[in-house]
Amino acid sequence: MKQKENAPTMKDVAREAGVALGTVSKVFNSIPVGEDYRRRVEEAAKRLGYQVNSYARGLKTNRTCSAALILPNVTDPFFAMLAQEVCSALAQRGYRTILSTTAYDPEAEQRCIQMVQQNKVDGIIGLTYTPDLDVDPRLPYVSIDRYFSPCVPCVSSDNFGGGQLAAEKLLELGCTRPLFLRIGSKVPGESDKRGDGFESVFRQRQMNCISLRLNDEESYAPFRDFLSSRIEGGRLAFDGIFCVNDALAIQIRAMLLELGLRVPEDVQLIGFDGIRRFAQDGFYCSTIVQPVARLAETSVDLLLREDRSNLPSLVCLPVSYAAGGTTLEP
Amino acid sequence: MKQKENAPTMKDVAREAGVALGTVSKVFNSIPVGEDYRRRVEEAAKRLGYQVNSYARGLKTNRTCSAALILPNVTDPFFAMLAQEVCSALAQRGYRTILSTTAYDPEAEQRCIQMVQQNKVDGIIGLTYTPDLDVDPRLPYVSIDRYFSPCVPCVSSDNFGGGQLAAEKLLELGCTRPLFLRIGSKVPGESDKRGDGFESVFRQRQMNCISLRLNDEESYAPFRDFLSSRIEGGRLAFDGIFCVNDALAIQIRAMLLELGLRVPEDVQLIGFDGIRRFAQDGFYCSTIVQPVARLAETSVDLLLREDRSNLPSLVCLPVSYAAGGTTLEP
DNA sequence: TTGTAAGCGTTATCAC
DNA sequence: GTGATAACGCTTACAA
Repeated sequence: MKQKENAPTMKDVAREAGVALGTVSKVFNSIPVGEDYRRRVEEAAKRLGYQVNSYARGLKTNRTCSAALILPNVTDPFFAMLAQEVCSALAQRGYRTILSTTAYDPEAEQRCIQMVQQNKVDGIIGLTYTPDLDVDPRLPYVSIDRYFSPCVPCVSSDNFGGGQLAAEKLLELGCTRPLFLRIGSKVPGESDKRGDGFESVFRQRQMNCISLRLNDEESYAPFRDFLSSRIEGGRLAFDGIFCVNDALAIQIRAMLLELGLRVPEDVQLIGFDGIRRFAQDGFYCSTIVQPVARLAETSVDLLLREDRSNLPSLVCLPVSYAAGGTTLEP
Repeated sequence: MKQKENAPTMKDVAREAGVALGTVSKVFNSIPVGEDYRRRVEEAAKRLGYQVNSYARGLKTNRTCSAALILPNVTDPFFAMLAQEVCSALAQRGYRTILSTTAYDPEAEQRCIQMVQQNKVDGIIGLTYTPDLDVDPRLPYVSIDRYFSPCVPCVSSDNFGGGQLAAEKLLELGCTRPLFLRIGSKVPGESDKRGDGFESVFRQRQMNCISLRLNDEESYAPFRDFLSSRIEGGRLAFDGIFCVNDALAIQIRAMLLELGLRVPEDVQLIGFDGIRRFAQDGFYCSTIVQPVARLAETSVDLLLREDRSNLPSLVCLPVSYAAGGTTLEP
């Protein structure tokens, strides 16, 4: 229980090197020190296998070089990519990642924040579904995909632009009877703009665009009912479907096939996210790809920014389109 | 230097509650204290929004309530599941998870360990590919899927048993011409036993079993060459293939289809791991399912065990078979 | 330049 | 039971 196999401390190093404690500290903080001393300290440290205790250091400096990442889970491919990239981006800056998963549970989300604040991290990057999260304003917080307030920076993909892009692509590919499908949390989030962007393109062209938006629904059944009710003479009322994310697009494709419709010949399908099975694989479906690495880097950038007086409240990053077999590419 | 913005400390709480510092500490450590005092302290703490600083506590107690998890990445579905479960298991015990990803780079792996030791975590759970990792023997370490030495507990699935199970299943399903396919690191690991178990079943029955094992190969091309060279008159020399993991099984299936062979009609295929696209989805292929949650729980158990004098050096957890469309189920 | 000493927020050991 | 007080390992004025 008690790991009293005392690890060497700075004091030990100082004694071993025959210098003062402060000198050792200076060496480990890259503060100029006599070349002779430096070598002696470094050698002594290596001999003893000394490592600075960053908690003791943090206690003194109020910086712990660690940040928390809060996600619903890490198994959904998009969250997995995000975790991966955030973790790398933080590591690149010499920061550790404390990972917390919440399973979409507001209580767990709040508990995470609590826990993490207690742990005196230097900041939090959170992708959460609680609208009124109680987070210490002294602690840097960056939100992904959910806007809280002007003083909490939110990083997201250009969801609106992505929706537009999907619409333009479908138009380009010859679709004239569009449909937007959405399922997800009823808590408003940036991703709601995907449908808005999609619809705006058709509205602008005075084309009709149908939408079906489901909140906190357990199953995809309503989509099936809706779709099958819109089939007449073996022909679907829509020829281009935009799904709020790839997970839904995959389900819808399977559903359409079951209903006797061919994808992409009868209906073209575009998802959102850009998930893959393995990093080297192709996409599951034609999709609007989120720039996950840039999302992560931007979040980390904002989180670790020294000057916190002038932070943007919302940063949108450009998305791109990728064909993935559910559209009729020329 | 002295930020007045600083979070309240025990001293503040003590002053606010009109008690001594030590009393406050006792309250927060569930050490018996007068009911009257306890209430006063708790109220004062709530009023001030006080949270114990666990780094300061850790400095004193040598326990930080956090453990490190080292994985190659968190995007491969199996690693993602593992990360998820380890993170939950640790959280359940009141431990934080520090996540480090290494991209299979031995240097990164060593760097992680270094970093993490510096951070004075209470232990490390690692799935690594460096045979001679240099880890402080004072720090509890649990290895997943790789055996290091008797004093470093290793947790893995019953890989040998899983291989046997795959063989028995294929036999049961009528296969008589088995093949084992493997690709991966040349560093020996527990997962090597999958093929051994598979082969042992056929050896015991004095049946022939062919194996193709690739080390650190970049591409799957050698498999394609091998397979196409074993087709005669449109018929493959094998009717049951066991792949070392699902990722490979998925590739092999695609390859077989391209070669004009039907799965499972002409060739049956079993993978290993039990990965899915989303938690609610089915498996990609028929597979030997690893008990990921139990793997995680066992690792955490072993890591946090108080009495470290009598730890097992290898724990194998039972796997199970699941049909996933690449076998001809009765 | 180098050494010294005063904390950082907690816990733990004592007298009381 | 309560309340000073000494660590814990480190940084950082400040003194030498």
